[in-house]
Amino acid sequence: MSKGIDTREKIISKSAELFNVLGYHGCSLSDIMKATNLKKGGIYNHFKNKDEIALEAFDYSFKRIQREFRKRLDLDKTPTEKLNSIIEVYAQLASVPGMEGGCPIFNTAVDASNSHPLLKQKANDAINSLKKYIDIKIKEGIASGEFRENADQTDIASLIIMTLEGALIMSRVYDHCSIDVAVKSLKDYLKDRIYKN
Amino acid sequence: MSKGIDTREKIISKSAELFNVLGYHGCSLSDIMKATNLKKGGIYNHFKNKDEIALEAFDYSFKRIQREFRKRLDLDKTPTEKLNSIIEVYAQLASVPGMEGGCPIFNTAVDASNSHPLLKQKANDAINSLKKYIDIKIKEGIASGEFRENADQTDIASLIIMTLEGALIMSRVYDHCSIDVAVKSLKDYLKDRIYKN
DNA sequence: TCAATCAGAGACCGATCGGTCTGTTTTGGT
DNA sequence: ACCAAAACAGACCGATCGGTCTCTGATTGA
Repeated sequence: MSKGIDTREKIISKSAELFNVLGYHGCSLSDIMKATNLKKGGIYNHFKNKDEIALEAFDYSFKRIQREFRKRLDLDKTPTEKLNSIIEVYAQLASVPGMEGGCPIFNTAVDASNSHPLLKQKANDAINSLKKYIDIKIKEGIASGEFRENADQTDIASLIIMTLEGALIMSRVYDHCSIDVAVKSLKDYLKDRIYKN
Repeated sequence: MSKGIDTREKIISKSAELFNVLGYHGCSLSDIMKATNLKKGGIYNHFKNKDEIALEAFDYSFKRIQREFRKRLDLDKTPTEKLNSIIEVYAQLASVPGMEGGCPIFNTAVDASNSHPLLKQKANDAINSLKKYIDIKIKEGIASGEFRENADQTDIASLIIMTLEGALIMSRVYDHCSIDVAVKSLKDYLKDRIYKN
């Protein structure tokens, strides 16, 4: 009974990796077959089509991202530490095993937004979820008195996401250490505009 | 003699549009055939393969971007105005006719960086060129005494690029006005750290 | 105007795509 | 140890992929 579950999970995790590197259209079933050491029958015994694999692979990847954030932020005590950790986890996303292609959310946004409405919707939801997650941390900081009550506080989460995502994609092709620039800039931004002291 | 040239340019411009929306792997020759109202023979009379089309389409798109910048910045007089224009042209890239997919450079970076070394190289070069372009404007501002001489001035160009690119991609799937957030943040950044008064 | 050249249509090609189905092997509960 | 059920292999399918080639119709310079 458990053999099938293991195989299914292997297909999802390996596919998630492939989709993130090659893109939805760039990753074929034979790519997945090679990566999983399975033949067609072994794959389609668990999934009804490629779409289903891609959708589940996205969910898998997004859950991994969420786990990375939670794992790190659970060690933090203050909102300041948590906000700092968000930036650093983000910055090292591409170093997480199996996420070599960068952030699956934005990769999916580019790759499938105009050809795959379900994936686009999932990417949208994921960004929204991430934004709310960061928003909550900021609100906690305000409630605890650590952060200033700023007018544009609703934009901070968006800014963090887009800056780091931009940097992650830039580093896919550009040799220089874009991520460090993004991290430094965001930390300065928070220091100047969010933290009280 | 000129008929062929017109056709060739039509193939490139239409393909550039398609590649930018669908991605390299998501755009097939039959897509190009439909968009150009040509059959295979009409296409392959001008190009030896799909790769050649994609490479020329990238060059075409990048030149369009450069033209957008120059067109706007030629109207400006001071470095402050120019830096401001860079941000605004960037922010409205996806509104330029034929660039509905967002910035071709970063789209290409995501789409082809792991499967198409030549396109990856072109994307790298384009980012570098863009960065140098912005660097020059900053240096001009410093020379003219308008900008402060900051230690991290080399990172400003990178920051502008990655922030706006991140916002552009985010707006591909995310409903909210990400671009405005990026623009506002960058303008604040420049006001705080670059402009003298 | 007419021939030489160029542009384009479209049949054709092998490879590969995603997907189905049947038959064989493996597995796990009894 | 046995057997039903689950897991998997792999042949097979039509569609489409990128690409070639031949032949015709259009263009153009002399």
